[in-house]
Amino acid sequence: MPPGEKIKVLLADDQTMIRQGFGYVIGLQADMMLVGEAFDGKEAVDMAIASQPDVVLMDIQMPRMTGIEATQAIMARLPATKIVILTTFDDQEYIVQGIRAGAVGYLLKDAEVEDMLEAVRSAFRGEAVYRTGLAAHALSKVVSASYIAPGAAPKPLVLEPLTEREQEILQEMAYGLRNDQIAQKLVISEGTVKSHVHRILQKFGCEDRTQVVVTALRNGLVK
Amino acid sequence: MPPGEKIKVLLADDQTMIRQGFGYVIGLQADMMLVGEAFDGKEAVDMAIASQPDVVLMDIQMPRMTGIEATQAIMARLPATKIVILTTFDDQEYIVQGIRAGAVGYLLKDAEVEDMLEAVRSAFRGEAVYRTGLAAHALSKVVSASYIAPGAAPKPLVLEPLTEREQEILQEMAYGLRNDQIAQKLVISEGTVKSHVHRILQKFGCEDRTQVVVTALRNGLVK
DNA sequence: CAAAATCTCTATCTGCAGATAGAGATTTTG
DNA sequence: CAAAATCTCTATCTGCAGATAGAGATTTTG
Repeated sequence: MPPGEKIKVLLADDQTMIRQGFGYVIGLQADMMLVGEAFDGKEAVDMAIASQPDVVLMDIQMPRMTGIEATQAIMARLPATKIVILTTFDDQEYIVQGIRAGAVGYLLKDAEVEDMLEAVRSAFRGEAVYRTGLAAHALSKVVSASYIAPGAAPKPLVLEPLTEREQEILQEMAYGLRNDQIAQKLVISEGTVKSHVHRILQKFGCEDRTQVVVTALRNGLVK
Repeated sequence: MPPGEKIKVLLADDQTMIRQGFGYVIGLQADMMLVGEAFDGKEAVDMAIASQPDVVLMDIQMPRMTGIEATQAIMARLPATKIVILTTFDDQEYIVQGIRAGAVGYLLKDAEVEDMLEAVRSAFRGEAVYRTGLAAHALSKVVSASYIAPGAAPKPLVLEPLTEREQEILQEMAYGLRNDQIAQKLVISEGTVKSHVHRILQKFGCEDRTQVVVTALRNGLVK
């Protein structure tokens, strides 16, 4: 990547630790530059408009204006901005809201640094980011486990976003329901459930529902 | 249960909150009596020998002597004692050690009071206790979900203990492996894997591997 | 040491899961 | 408003999962 084409990253988080930690690492990257550090949602919006970042790492819980609101505000003005929600294990309920507000995905705050960096690059490339920190280790096992074939590279942990219906069906799968039970519960045909399940498997890059459910549970994508 | 045949319970935990909370409730039960409250492992052993409890609720993280060591010491002297490990979400790695040391199962500290009481009664009846607090809610969904049939009572969350091999296979299942992959990994035949899986399904009272894996993950029975 | 538990294996059978290949209806988005 | 995405459905086919019923070998336990 030639100079001058660095990925412009804005970091919005009220925790100094996170800002300094992630911010420092971003500054070290050859292909990234930190264009601002905001400590609340309001400031994040102002800085985004001023610096026009490619990617924003956006905390949810912030003073004055939440990350959700800031995401909406930024998307309204700068729709090309890729916003990645930063969450803790506890506020996963806001992830859906964040994505509805226009975020491309989320990242757990205890993510490994390399995960964070790859999330930024994925977001920049226009891919959705559903990547965790906590479960990254467990997940890499699942992934490698399902790809024992020699030479197979570990699959990137990036998903196409699920549609609402797919999310619903994924949740039922994670309750241990069979396809026919899901069909009954959602009042659709079993064939339709199979269609959705098929798409979900594809998006997860998994071979069967057990792998999907494991991945979803370990990544907090379902209750 | 006639008077004089109350379940004698010993409570060992260094947290006063837990001792007082659980201890108080145990004292209220018609079929239980609290024969002691220990605040560390050493005291737990001494009090167990003195009061010969039927059931011990044993914390893992305690001063002077850990719950694991105390469990071993008590089992060596009073092998009929039923010891239930008390854990937090964080020290689940010790559960296996506790069970190897002779505990009949475990209970998460944030368990509902009724769960705790039923754990004590289950343990007293000689049943293994693999019951959580945290995941009880999610699990009850799984259980009820797999038992939509009208009139079906929700299954008690008590498992026969898994053998070592079954635990190993459960772990592989939770990594998303198919039966033939597990067979390859453990160097046994696929048929043998199916035998173990069948037993695991029976012990969990589940209908398929997805339900088992969901239950195991939500209850911290696997990594 | 004998009994019980555990681990292993074989073999057959049914059924659900998932792949594949559309295609129409509805909703969302530019 | 037109295009794209989403949700729904049908239908067929293969294969793995799991049930069932043993049974021998080994290890653990009283």
